[in-house]
Amino acid sequence: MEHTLNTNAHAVLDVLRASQHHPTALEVYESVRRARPRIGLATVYRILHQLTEQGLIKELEYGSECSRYDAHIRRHDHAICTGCGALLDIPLDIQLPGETLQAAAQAAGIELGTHELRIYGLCTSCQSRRNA
Amino acid sequence: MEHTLNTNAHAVLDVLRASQHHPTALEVYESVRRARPRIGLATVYRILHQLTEQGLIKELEYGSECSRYDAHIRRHDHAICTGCGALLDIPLDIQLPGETLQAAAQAAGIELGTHELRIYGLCTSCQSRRNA
DNA sequence: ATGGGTGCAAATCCTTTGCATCTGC
DNA sequence: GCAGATGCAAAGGATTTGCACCCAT
Repeated sequence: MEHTLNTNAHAVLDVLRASQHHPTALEVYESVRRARPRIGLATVYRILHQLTEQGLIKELEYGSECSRYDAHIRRHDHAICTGCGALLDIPLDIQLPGETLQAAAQAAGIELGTHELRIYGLCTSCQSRRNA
Repeated sequence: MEHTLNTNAHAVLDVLRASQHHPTALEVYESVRRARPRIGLATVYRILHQLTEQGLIKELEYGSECSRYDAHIRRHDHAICTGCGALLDIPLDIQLPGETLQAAAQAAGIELGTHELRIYGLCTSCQSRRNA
């Protein structure tokens, strides 16, 4: 499927795959402009949606601010810094018992799909800032 | 502390406490106008922030849409419908092993605060819509 | 020539802010 | 009379949309 992506979409995907963090649409736009200087921000948004629908990337939503995008699509969990808002991957495969998830889904009345654990706390820089 | 809230703030809190779902700021505004017809939307936003800071309510952020507010502040988890976006409480106290949470926090490099489990799937109405 | 993809600018949505007014003390 | 709270309107930031244009087929 991926070979159906056009040049702009490829460039966006490359940027996301090369990125170590989770860039916002604007950050993607700024990066991708190095490869495709004439691309517009609206196109970046259109491509990000398209890639999300195709399951090639994930849109991460947290905080009321802007979305961030992630080419790392295996299920994983996130840590969110309550000081600076940083969104960090948890590089650990956290296995929750299937029956717990099922019970939760049933209690809420939904058909279980995927899940995500979010842990909140202070990142190391915010910890030092606090102690300073 | 709660007796320090003024009339408008009380009215907002009452609306949230009476609500069975998680209203948006606009929905709170529309409800609270029954009790306080002259209140403005900006004031509702200001009060929602104030109540959040005081820990009397929680701001729920999911999706790229608007925030929703919840007077149910005991730690709890959420189910999110991938069909219609509904945000539902999981009426179940899901206990995750402290050591799992600690390990996750440590792996991500944050100091563990709170956590939230989110499960995604189709709510019952979206299930019937799909089967229809 | 035709249709999808694109850039640009305008529009939209949610939220915040500036400011003059009002309120309770 | 003052400090804080408020309403209103305007500003703000992220995202989407309208539309004319362009390109490959």
